[in-house]
Amino acid sequence: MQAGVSQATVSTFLAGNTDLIARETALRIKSAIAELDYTPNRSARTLRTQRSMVVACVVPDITNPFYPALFAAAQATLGAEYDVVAINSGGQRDAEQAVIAAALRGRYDGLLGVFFSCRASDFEDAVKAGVAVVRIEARRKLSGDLAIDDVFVDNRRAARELTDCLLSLGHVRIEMVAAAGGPETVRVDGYREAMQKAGHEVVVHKAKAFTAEGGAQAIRAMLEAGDPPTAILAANDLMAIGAMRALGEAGLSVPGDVSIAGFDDIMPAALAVPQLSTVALHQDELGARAASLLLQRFSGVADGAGRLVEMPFDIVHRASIGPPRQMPHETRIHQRRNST
Amino acid sequence: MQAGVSQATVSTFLAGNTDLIARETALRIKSAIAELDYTPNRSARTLRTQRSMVVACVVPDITNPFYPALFAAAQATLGAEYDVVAINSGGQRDAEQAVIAAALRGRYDGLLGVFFSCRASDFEDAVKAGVAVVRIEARRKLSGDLAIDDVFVDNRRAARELTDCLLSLGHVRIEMVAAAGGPETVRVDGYREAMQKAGHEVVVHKAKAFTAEGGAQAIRAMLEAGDPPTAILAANDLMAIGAMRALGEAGLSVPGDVSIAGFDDIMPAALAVPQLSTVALHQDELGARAASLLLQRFSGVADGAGRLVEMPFDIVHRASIGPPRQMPHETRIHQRRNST
DNA sequence: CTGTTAGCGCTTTCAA
DNA sequence: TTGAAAGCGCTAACAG
Repeated sequence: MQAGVSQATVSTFLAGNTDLIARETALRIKSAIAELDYTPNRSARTLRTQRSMVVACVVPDITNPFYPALFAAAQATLGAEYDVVAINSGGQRDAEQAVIAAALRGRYDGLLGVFFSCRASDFEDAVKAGVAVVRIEARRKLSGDLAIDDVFVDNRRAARELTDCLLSLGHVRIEMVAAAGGPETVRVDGYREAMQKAGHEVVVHKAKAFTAEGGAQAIRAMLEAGDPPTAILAANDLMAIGAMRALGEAGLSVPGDVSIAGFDDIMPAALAVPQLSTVALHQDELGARAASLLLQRFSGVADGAGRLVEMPFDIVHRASIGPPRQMPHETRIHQRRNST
Repeated sequence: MQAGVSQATVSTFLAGNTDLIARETALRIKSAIAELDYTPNRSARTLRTQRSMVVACVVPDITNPFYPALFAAAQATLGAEYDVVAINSGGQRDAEQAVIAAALRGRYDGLLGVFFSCRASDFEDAVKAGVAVVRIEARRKLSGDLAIDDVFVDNRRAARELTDCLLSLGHVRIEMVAAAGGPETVRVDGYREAMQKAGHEVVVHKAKAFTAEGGAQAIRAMLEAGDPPTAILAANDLMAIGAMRALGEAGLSVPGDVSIAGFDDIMPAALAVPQLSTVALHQDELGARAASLLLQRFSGVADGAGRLVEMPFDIVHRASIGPPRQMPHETRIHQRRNST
């Protein structure tokens, strides 16, 4: 080496074990590194250490505005040393499994993301082989004894509170729009709980997909079927926005004729007219927290059983909801009193 | 090896040089691979071949809805063999340079993306070292003799056509809202050309950023300053949506009082009320095309000087634009005739 | 404190 | 048509 020092010593220096190295030698190495603009070769290091320094961020659909924020935050938290690969799973089981298998083969040191189709047991081999896994979930989940960390938001409670919010405005006929294959079950559960507690009828409209078009179609079908409710709760913001559009096309005003609320607080929710009431899940904080759990696993700070981290949500009250038009005056006043 | 064959032979087999291998041996290798579920080790291969099989997709801001579609398409085109790392540059020069430097050191085989701050010369070392580079641009650009491929959409012409579209509706006072540091220059140029050709006054309002809030602020300032124009052209959709909001808050209707058009055709543009007229740049096709150019470089199919690929745009005519209210009746009829 | 040595798992000559 | 051998650049164990 240029510094008149062996490879191994440089390696020790780079590893930060500076106390094992003579002050003078360290200085010589340092200046040689600066002079040569030396950077250790990643693949050689990976081959030797069996650590790829690559993390896969698995999301169902990166074009859904919910996920880029999550991804960006995770990436920022992991820092420049780690490469973060975004994987579009489409929520498909085979795609999710493929990523897990790749990690098992050493391609990824860690897995972070939203796994709609894989269960804890699917991660078993990878986790036992030392792959760090952090899932982002819609509810508290038991990962058995596997070392899988979960970051979750209590979506059921969020849905309950959002429904309560609508109830407290005086709505009685509140109906939900949901598609299958995502975080909808817990959200529907929360809605159902709140409605049943209040003694009102539970009505869930099935949509084809978690998209604006899915929401719009469901609403059109609902309108054809007859008398619309005074409030609609959509399983996510995209569907809510589609629903708003369909109502507008049918000549109904929001929130005058129908109140609408969604879920996720994605950017278009704030840009919609009227602005959409929703539940903020703070995707950036989810991503950052998940990434920091991953880093703790990498550094060995954490190594026991899986951890469970609950993250807060916020009900975002915006212009798309209001009291029902048909409501008797006295009741409205009554409600006001209750809510103050 | 399990197949009673040497490492080297397996490597030859895997490389696809099947004609160099005895039929029987090939079969034995194949079944051994299947049985062992063998996959060659990436880092060993990378170390040996100096190809990382990783591509960096550089975008200014992955949370801007324009980019995820680009990213996803590029990723899909590159296929599962390549890992695609999304890099948020923030449009910052140092971030862009850091990625280039990393590629030069062998971390990335290829670079694909939108480089707001780096010029062709910044890529020189990397390109000469064999890194494949495909840029996505807003105009035809000369990359000198460097082997840099460009995929571009003629944004200037797009802006001109969009302005013409507004002019043909009868607008005379059309003003633009733009921020600095992005693709705004060519878009402003196109607007200016169209206006000057029509003999109308060119007015450009400066916004702070390419965001909805940036657009809203600029419009508020404009309204305070006095009489608003009958049409506004925003440098991108986010700003246009912000502008729509600001106008709404000021009690002006779109398109009744003011027509608005944007640029990019991001998802929220179609979800806005009224739906936003804009220019579709087809980000998915941009990403796919860029990725395929990259693959051609990788495979050696292409190796000469940089290629220039022009991609089409489409004017998307939606409800946010209409004829100016104050327009004399006869003129409107006249316009109708012209446009038929 | 520092250097020597032995691989990590692959591809690539070159020889048989 | 196949195998032996070298080595990509690094780290970890051990010896000095």
